[in-house]
Amino acid sequence: MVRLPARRLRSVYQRLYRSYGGQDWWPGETPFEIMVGAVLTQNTAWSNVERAIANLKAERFLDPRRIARLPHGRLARLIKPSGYFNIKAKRLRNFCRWYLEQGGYDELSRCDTETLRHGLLSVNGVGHETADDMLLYAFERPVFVIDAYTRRIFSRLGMVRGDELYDALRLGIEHALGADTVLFNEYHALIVCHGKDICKKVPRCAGCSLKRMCRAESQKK
DNA sequence: ACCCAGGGTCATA
DNA sequence: TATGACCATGGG
Repeated sequence: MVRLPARRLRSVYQRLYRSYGGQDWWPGETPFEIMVGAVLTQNTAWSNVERAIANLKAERFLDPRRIARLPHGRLARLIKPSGYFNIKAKRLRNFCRWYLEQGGYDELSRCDTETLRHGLLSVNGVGHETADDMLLYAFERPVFVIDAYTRRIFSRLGMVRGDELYDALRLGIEHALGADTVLFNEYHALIVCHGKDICKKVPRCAGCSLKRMCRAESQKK
């Protein structure tokens, strides 16, 4: 596990929150919609995922049973705007079948977080980040999601090397901050929504601080 | 004409 | 354990 400076992690969060405000995440009305979005957004811009979800909603297919029995071609066509539609159609159906086998949301909610993570990861097409997105935003478990921006930003700030294994980094951050679903929710949301912007303001050199990265944003207001 | 986005799997060494 | 190929759309 990686050791991280808890105080620094918190101050970075405070700066981000003061600069950008609450993000009110994840966009999605139900836990199931959130989980579908998590699969569809893999390496894909959210604007494209919105169209795919809108297509599913329009024909009332945003439902595990309906998706599970939908023919491949039909499902692929519906989610086409989100890209990788052939793979994602399979992944969505794999996930929905597993979800139904497990008895649905209420049944899954009874599992402890580790068991639930293990189950999610057993689905072909659900990897670390997707599973953790589901755990945090659909099941409201205190899980810190690691994405490419998280590595980039924390490594530029000199807190990590950036090439640590996924769980090593996740556990390091969770240990430093302490289990806190609301905090993890907001932290990851800020990083994802503004990661591009933040990276522009954080130079590649080591030892830089976050002051510069939020100055432009504060002055705008 | 590029580049990238809220990744994951599979084959290979 | 660690790389590389592959998947595919839409916006800048």
